[in-house]
Order: sequence, then C-alpha cells, then structure tokens
Amino acid sequence: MSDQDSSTNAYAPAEVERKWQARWAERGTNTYSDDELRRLGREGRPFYNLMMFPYPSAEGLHVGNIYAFTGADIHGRYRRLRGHDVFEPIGFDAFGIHSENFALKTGTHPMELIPRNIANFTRQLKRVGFMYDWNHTVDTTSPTYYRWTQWLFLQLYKAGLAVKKEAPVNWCPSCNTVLANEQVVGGECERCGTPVELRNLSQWFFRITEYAPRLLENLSWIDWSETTKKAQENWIGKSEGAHVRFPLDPDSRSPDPAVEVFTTRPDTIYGATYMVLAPEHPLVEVLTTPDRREEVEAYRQRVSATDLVTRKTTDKEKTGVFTGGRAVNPATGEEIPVWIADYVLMEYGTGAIMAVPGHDERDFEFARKFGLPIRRVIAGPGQDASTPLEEAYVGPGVLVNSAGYDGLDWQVAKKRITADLQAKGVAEPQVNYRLHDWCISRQRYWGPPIPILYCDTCGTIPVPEDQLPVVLPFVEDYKPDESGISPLARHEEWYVTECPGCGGTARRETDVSDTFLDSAWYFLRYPSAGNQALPFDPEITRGWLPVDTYIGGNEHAVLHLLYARFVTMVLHDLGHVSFEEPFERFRAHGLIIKEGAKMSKSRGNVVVPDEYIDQYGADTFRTYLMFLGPYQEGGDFREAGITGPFNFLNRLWDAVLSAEERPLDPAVEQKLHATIWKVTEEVEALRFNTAIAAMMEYLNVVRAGGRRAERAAVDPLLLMVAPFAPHLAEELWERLGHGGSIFDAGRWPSYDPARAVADEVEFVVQVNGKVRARMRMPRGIDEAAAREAALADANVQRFVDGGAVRKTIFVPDRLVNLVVR
RNA sequence: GCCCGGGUGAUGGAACCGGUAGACAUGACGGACUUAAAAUCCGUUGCCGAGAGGCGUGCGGGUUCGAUCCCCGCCCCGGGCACCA
Repeated sequence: MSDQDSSTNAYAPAEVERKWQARWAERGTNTYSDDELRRLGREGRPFYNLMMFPYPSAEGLHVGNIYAFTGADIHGRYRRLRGHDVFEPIGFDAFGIHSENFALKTGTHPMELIPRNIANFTRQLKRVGFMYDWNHTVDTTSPTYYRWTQWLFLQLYKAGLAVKKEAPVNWCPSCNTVLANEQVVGGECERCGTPVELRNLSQWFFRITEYAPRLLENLSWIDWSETTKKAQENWIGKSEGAHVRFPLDPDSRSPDPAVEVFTTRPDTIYGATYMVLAPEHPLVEVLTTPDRREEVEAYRQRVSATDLVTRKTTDKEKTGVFTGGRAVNPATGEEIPVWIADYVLMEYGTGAIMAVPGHDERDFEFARKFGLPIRRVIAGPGQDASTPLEEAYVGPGVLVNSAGYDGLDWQVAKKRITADLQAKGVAEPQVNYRLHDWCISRQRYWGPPIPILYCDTCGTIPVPEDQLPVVLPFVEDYKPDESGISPLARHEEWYVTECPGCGGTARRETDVSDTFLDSAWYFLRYPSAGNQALPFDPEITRGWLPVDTYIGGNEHAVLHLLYARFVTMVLHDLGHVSFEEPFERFRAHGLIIKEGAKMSKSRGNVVVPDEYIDQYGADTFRTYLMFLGPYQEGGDFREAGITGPFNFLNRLWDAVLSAEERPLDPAVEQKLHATIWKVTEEVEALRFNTAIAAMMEYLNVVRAGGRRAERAAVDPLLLMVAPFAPHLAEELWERLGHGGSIFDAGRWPSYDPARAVADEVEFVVQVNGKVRARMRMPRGIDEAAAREAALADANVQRFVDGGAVRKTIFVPDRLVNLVVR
C-alpha cells in the first residue's frame, strides 16, 4: 500500500505518457472512420486543422518539426475543447531529390529507406502526443496516393494547362537535374549549393502564369499571415505599364516588323535614346549588319557560355555590342541604335527594352560606358530641363524635353502617352508578372512518372485514367547521369508499352514530376485517404474543406502555398471542388534556434528531441517549446529553460492531487476568471508563451505561501493546460474522478468578465507626467474623487509645490496626471 | 538596392488602443526545512544613490500632460526578393 502511495503521488511523466498513448491508440481518440467523417461533416462543427506534412528524413523528427506540430496540435486540441469535431491528420512527403540523394549516398534503395523512415517518424510523433487521425494518413510515394497525383496531371493536361515546351532551364550539374526557378537560391542549387547552369530541354510546364491575376487578387481577402501574403505578392510580381512597338523600317513607318518592348515608364519614352535586346532574341539575326556580325556572334557565344549566376549578378560591369541595326522611337520619330546586352533577359517581358538612360540606373551605366546619349525627360523638385544628370533620376516629377507633354505630371503622362501611342496603333497598356510557368519535369527516379505516352502514329497521348497508376518500377540503377535524361529512360522493359490509341508501340514519358506537385493537393486527400475509386470523396470534401487553419513554416510561403492555391483554383474551375482557396486561415510559425544560432548539423548544435522527452516527458517538452517565445516568431532553445515548465507541471500535479473541497477564496476566484479570459484570448491568437505565463501566474496565486488549492480552482486550470500537456491533463482528470477523456468536446472553461476584476485598483498618480505616487482606490472612482485623493498625498503635494493644477488627465481605473507647469 | 520582421535587465522574453517598463521563467544571491543533497517554500535581483531622487526599451531629433508604442533621420541583426525593364 505504501509503495503504491508513492507511485501515485509523484509525477512520473514516462509512466503517465505511456499509459495515455496506449489508451488513445486503443480508444481511437480523434481517429475517425469514413462514415464518421461523413456524419460529422454534416453536423456543422467540423474543424480541419492542418499542418505541413514532413519529409521523413533518415535523421528522424527534428525539433523544428515538433515545434511546428506542437503549436498546431494545441490549436486543434483547443478547438476540440471548444466543442468542434477536429480532423487533424499527418502524412509524409516522401518523394523527391532529398530522399533520393540520401539513398544514393548511403546505398540504400529509396523503396527500402522510406518505409523505414516513415515507421521511425510515426513512432516519434506518437511519443509527443499529437492527436493525429492515424486512419487518414498519406504517403506520397504510395501508388494509392500518386495514382491521383497522376490523375491531377491529366486534368491539367486536358484543360490545356499542362504543356510541353522547349525552354532554357536551370540545370544542377551536381544533382544532374532540372531545378525550378524557385529551387535556385542565389544562382545556386537549393540542395547542394552548386552553381546552376543553363540548358535547353523539352519539359512539362503548368501554366500557372494564367492564374497570376487571381492568385494575386485573392490575397486581399484570405486570412493569412501578412508576411506570407507579402512574399506571395512579391513573387507574383505585378508590373503595370505598356507594350510598345519600335518599327524597324524608317521609311514605311510600318509597325511591323518591330522591336517590341514592355515598359513601366511610358512617360519617359522621349528619353529612349537606344534599345537593347537580349542576346538570345530572335530579331538579332534580322538586325545585325554584315560589318557587325562577327562581333555580335562572338558576344552571343560568350553569353551563352556564361552560367546564370554570373549573368544575373548586378554588380558586374555592363557589357554589350551594337548590332548595326536601328529602330524608330514611335514618340519622337527618331532612329535609335539597337544593341544587345546580357543585362536584358529573354525570360522577362519581351526580351527587349527601350533604354532610358536618364531615368534608369542600368541604362545610365550602360550609356555612360558606351557613350550613348543621355537625355533628361523628367524634372524632379528643383530641377528643370537643363539640370545635368550625374546619375539616373528615378524619382517623381514633371515631363521635360517631351514635346507636347512638357509640364505634365509623370503619372498623368504615363496614361496619356500610352493612350496616344495606342491611337497610333503602336502601343497598348499591359500588365506583366514576374511569375514563371511551373516546370514540373524532373529527370530523376524518385517521383511519380508523368502519365504521358508518345506514339509515332498518335503523337502525345495521356495515359487513360483507368490505367493509372503508372507505377514507378523498382530499379537498381536509379542514379542520374550527366546525359540529362531520366534514369527510367535506361529501362526499355518499362517505357516501351502499347499505345492505347492505335495499339501500336508507344514510349512512356520517362521524366517524373516535381515533389511540389505531390504536396500541392495532399490536404484534399487526407479525409478521403482510403478511397480507391476517387481522389477525394465529394461528400466528405464538402463537409470538411476548405481547411480551417493551416499552420506551417514561412520557408514555404512562396512555392508550396502558391502551388497548392493554383491547383485548387484549377480544380475549382474544372468543377471538382466548390472553393477556390484551399486554406481559409494560414499562420506561419517562427523558427527555433539554439543559443542565438541556427541549428545545423555542421554547427553540431542540433537538439535531439528524444533526449529531452526521456528526461522530462513530452508534456514538459511541448510546454517548454511553446514557452520559448511567440509562436509566430520562433524562439531560442536553451537547456536551462526547460526546468521552468517542468517545475510548473510538477507544481500543478501536486496542487491538483492535494486540492481540497472548500469555497473559492474571493481573490482566487477573481484571478481564475481573469486567467480564463487571458488564456482564451492568447490561445485563440496562437500566443502560447503568454498563455503559459498566465497559467503559471494563476498557479502561483492558488498556491501562494504553499496553501492547499481549492478543488474548484484546479479543475478549470487542468482544462486550460490540457492542450499543452495532454497526458498529464488526462491522468489528473481521471484521478479527480471525472469519467472519459478530458478532451471530450465542449469543456473549455468560461469566464465572467465582471468577476475577472478586483474591487480595488492601483492608481498611478503623475505630476507633469512623472509617477509620484501609487494608491489603491475603489474601481470605477470618478475623476473628481481620484483627483482629490491624489492631491491629498504628501509626496504629490511636494511636487505640485503650491502651483496651480492647470490640467488633469484622467484614465479610468488607471491614472491621474496633474499638469502643473 | 527593394520588401518584410526585429533591437527591452545577466538570459529567454512581457507590456491592451499612446497611460505603472521589465509580467512569466531561467540564472544569481540570501533565508527556512534537511546530517547532507535534491525537491519544496520565503525573500532580493535594471543602473546610479545611504535616502530623497535621478537615469533607463539601438542612436539623434520631433509630436504629446505622458512615447518601448506615433512621426522624421540614422545604425545594427535576421529573413525574403533582386540587372524584372
């Protein structure tokens, strides 16, 4: 009996957690059947709580993952306590170059490696106590999943949104693969840091640029973290301006052929003294005069040999050559020289520019170097038509040296000049986006094969939907080589197949698709995860989607989130789903660092979660992570700090088990209501650190001087702690004699605002804005009374010093400020 | 260069809408309990000063009765974008 006493009274996290994890697994807390999902979806309280699914690395779950998931799990558990039916799934984003490279390095086949990693991740996730629905999980590498990824590709293909085109692509010579623009960081491969080269390859693209206007517009109403919206906005990169044609033939003045440009500054067209084409521009052939041909060719050669890194650096000196050709400035009628230079990029706008050296820094630098004319056409404040240009003037102003437009405000001139040129048939207003089409082809092994066939007779044909999935075969030699061709292209037995059109021989597409395609729709799959007949069950989807809250890292602010939005919009337009935005609310969490520095293997400061969970338990670890700092800003992990939350949970344990039945002390009652109020607001806003602080403060009041807690003081506290420390909360809830799980819906405590405040408040008395006294006064005291009480104070009198009080500032229940001066 | 964040005690971080700067926690110091340690509990802890008081939220100005908060001009740190015409 006595040894049982000690085991029941001391907080033993390992034991408690083991018990409740087993209990949850057995009772299926928050684990639904498909029928339940259907029913709950109809009942009006569904809450889809989504977090970004992890890539199951061989190293196991990272603290960063746990940090992200813990905040999201607290949010989900809180919603559940509020009475929602919460669907909280997790899955694995297991395709992609990351896994493949690791597999190559260690000599383990990805088909062997990934299941092992997933098993390890699952074990770790269960240890932390997340309330995932393990009945609805996804693994993107399972044919039952990627069958539908391929289906998705086919829907885009049929809608004309998946097209194959020859394009210069970013090529990583180390990974031997094409990279999306988004995967090029500072001109280097995102994964391995190798400088990226340029190659021309025939690739599958999704025409996301068609959706640029809507992707941008919807940002105005979706409830997302501002930083994330801003990142998307910048990425889409809308520019408004004009498309202008500069005719080549000076005699006919015919608008065709012409050098076509996009400009955001049509107001400066009178200052366009030359033009520049990208070296790859098709018109270079036409424009180059015989005497210039040699020089032009040499320059083009040099540029094509240059990698993208060097080409796109802004700090190198401008280079370029004159083609010998000329075009006509449609505004001035002047003939101006046409140059080529690598600072003009083929992939943006029309691949050609009108150069306005007076008002563009790049053009200015170029004109200076090559002695081209620089003309002022905008006069800023204090400037006029003859003010010399020491550097490009890019600010606002009025037009000068611009014939009939002189004196016009630049903004007005933009519209007027565009309209006038439009009337002449040489220009029209145009909006440009810097967003590029999404290249989804990967010349790699570890991805879903793109479901396309090539037949000599029938041409390019999609794999019929009833023949999906196109299964990725197990092959031993999956290592990419420098040929730029997919490893699958070495397997004739796989790629040679029957053409569904003519019955002849067809060849399969041997490229696989980008991992970002797998993750662009996984949230649609979760609730229908077991469905063999459909990618997503219409009824379940109607009940549960769009996602209520999506929580994830800002590193995916641009790519993943943009692609997911795009795919959802397409599915909406094709009639597959009723909503066009997948995530109603998105919140980015911060990054967790270690003692001021980013955690990394090379620094050797990676926190291994298991050690801390072993030592303190998952509940303490969860609470500590959330206590580190504001969830949306991240925090600094330091070993010493974990004892704070650990002590808190210990004190709570003791307080609950030693609590006695007796009426609440009035001070405790007031603090209780104030705490419920505060914690509710903070948890609602994902400010978990201050929520925890409020609970600690409350417990300090409840146990002030080591007094025993009232039973009624601890029950609500337990409910508030539950999302943070679920195992401990369940255990104590049970020990207190409550039946069932503490997470059974609808138990979040409520508060009475009237009882959350004390009868007396501490007033601050200021004289000339400086605090001179503090005094207790009854709540709701009026200005006159407060002022009288303040003036009665000796120290206040000393500072008033017989002077007349000229003005009194009164903030109810807070302060009185006597202005004497 | 542009766009976002951010800069507060020894440390992580609080502070509603312009109204007591430093909640909560760590660390440190002192005390109680203990043979001792751990745990627990109590107290102190921004700086200067015996005190009264003065000074304090990256720096310099401003607005205000009152500024961590708003405005102007800078510095520094983190992240994103970047010859995008």
